[in-house]
Amino acid sequence: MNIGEIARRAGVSRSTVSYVLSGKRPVSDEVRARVERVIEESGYRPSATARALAQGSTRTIGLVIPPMGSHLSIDQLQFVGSVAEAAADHDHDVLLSPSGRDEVFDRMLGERRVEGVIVMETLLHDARVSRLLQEPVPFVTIGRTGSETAHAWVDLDYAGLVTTAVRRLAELGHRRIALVNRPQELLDQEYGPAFRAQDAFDKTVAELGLGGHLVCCADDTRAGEECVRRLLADTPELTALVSINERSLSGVVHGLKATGRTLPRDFSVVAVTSQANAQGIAPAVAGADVPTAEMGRSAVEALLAAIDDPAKAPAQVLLRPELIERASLGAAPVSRA
Amino acid sequence: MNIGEIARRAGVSRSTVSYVLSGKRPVSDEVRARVERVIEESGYRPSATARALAQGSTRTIGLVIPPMGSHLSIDQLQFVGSVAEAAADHDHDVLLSPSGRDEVFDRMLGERRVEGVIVMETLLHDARVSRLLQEPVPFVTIGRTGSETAHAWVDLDYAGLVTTAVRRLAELGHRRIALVNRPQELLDQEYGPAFRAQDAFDKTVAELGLGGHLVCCADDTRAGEECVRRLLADTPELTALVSINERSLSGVVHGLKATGRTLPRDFSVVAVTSQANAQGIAPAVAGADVPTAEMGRSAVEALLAAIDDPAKAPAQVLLRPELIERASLGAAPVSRA
DNA sequence: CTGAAAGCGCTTACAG
DNA sequence: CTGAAAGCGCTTACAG
Repeated sequence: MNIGEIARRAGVSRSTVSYVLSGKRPVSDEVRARVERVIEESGYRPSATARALAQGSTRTIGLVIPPMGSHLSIDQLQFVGSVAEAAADHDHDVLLSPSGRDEVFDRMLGERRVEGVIVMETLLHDARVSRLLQEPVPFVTIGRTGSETAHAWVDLDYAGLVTTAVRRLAELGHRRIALVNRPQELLDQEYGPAFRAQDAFDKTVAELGLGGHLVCCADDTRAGEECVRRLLADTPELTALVSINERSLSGVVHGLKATGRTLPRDFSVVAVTSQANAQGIAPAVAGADVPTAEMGRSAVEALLAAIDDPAKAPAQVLLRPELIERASLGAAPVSRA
Repeated sequence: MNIGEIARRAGVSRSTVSYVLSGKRPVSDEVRARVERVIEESGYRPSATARALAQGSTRTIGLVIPPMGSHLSIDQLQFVGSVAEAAADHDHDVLLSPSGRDEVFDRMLGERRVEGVIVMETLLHDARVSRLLQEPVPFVTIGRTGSETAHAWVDLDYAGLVTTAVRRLAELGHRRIALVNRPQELLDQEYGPAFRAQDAFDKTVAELGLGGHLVCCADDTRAGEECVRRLLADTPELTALVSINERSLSGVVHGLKATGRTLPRDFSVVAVTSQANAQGIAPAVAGADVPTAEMGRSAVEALLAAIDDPAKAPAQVLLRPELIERASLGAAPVSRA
């Protein structure tokens, strides 16, 4: 079943069928009704491939997902879903490209399967971005790169979030605070969030004259427990911590409980993580909820804007969700303050 | 830059350029070299859209991902990645369709963007599958449906895994065992894994004359803790549990520790979860590692086989990873056995 | 071994 | 308001 067959059955030309479908040209009510009936009866849908070829647009965007086996989180799958949904809202489809599979990346770009690309988990120095900067295709990164060349990005303001969290803890009387960061290897790779969180933590702690303790932690529960045990052994006076490591968070909280701390009476925890994760831990963890849906939507909209008008200044969106106070956050213990 | 321009520059016909690219017809060494040089110099890549139209094949498969905000797990993102990688190994791309977005699903199928579809998180009665059964497009479900009509699927043998786990615990002397299942709402929706695990648990426990305790648990850490507390309050003689709920697992283990149990001396835990999750908990949890990569690969291969020969009997792959003994598993405590 | 031409299924300027 | 025709960029039978 194709447009020619519909035209024949309705007794009109193929162009008329096309215009009935697209609405780009007025069609008399009578003809329109006839064509629509035939389409209805036959269940005809135009071929996306043929349309893409004729129009020169695939209405598809590429999404470069992190390589397998690396630091995948629930947030990231949520993000993938939200990109697909936001794209659907704009009548676009999403094609997946696993990072590290250069053939797929090459095919998406070289063979013009996509109109633009979203890159997840961008590093400060990112080979994929270097590659994209040489191509004519618009793209948006999740996370900023160190690239001087301006390009569109959407990022969470880790520096701002960490600063706010430390300030709030200081207001509550906490004087010795730790930062639980992502794994050391990510810092080594210059992963932006780990990098900027650490920097902001150092500065804020210094500015407020607090005792600050940095620790990197692997992305799992067990590492969270160990990390807390080590921290408390080294610095028993610690009364609060800020975590940007969502996968170790429940381990961190359990580690605190295991060493006899009751939250928030003896110890406070503030984290950057998804709302579901923060509330899925007992006690519920205060902090900034990572707005995955909003990030997905912003990225898609920034990309579509760039596709629409490549000359326009690239959108750069820095999201900074507010700090939500939940049961894990309280005043510093009087005895220790 | 298109095939005509390459042909002109190389002084050959467009068909010759096409045959140099596809290798479907012999081309003299001299002509081939000339064409290849021009292609090389110009960086020409054929348009995927034009090729798809001419060949009648998009070389793209659709992946229907679970709706957002529902029970997403790390395993599932891994699975998405492994589908993309397996597809890439067979020169196919992956188009995403968020469940619940019927327009996207309709577009994928109706507008023939994809050659076939993989459906994640299938329910026993699944609207998406009913829809697919009426379409001519091949598809593979992850998880079996209750449909009598045969279709291709890939599933984990939850029944077998639970049975094996219970038997092993019985061998080790455990007499009262609990099953920590997925949330009640999934059972109500007739989610296959939850359903079959429960059924197998009931049967095996009865067969071995053990005391069996069923409990549904929400998909988070806090729920795991509460669930264990409730279980132990009701049945203090419990010495082991089997969990198929990966997201609550660390809470379950911490709950056990919080009630004074030392694993595996006082209590044993066996779980079906990803290897990373099992090993990211202290002590490492024994059980069957969900083989996400293998499931993704099997699904892609089953789908490509169905696309290749729709008449062939659909592949039905039941995976049953072996039970791995880790630190959480041991003999029943003597005092209680 | 190579080329001229038809065809894939659409869209859209051009004409009336 | 409608149609005939060219064109999107490939592939592939047909001919030589």
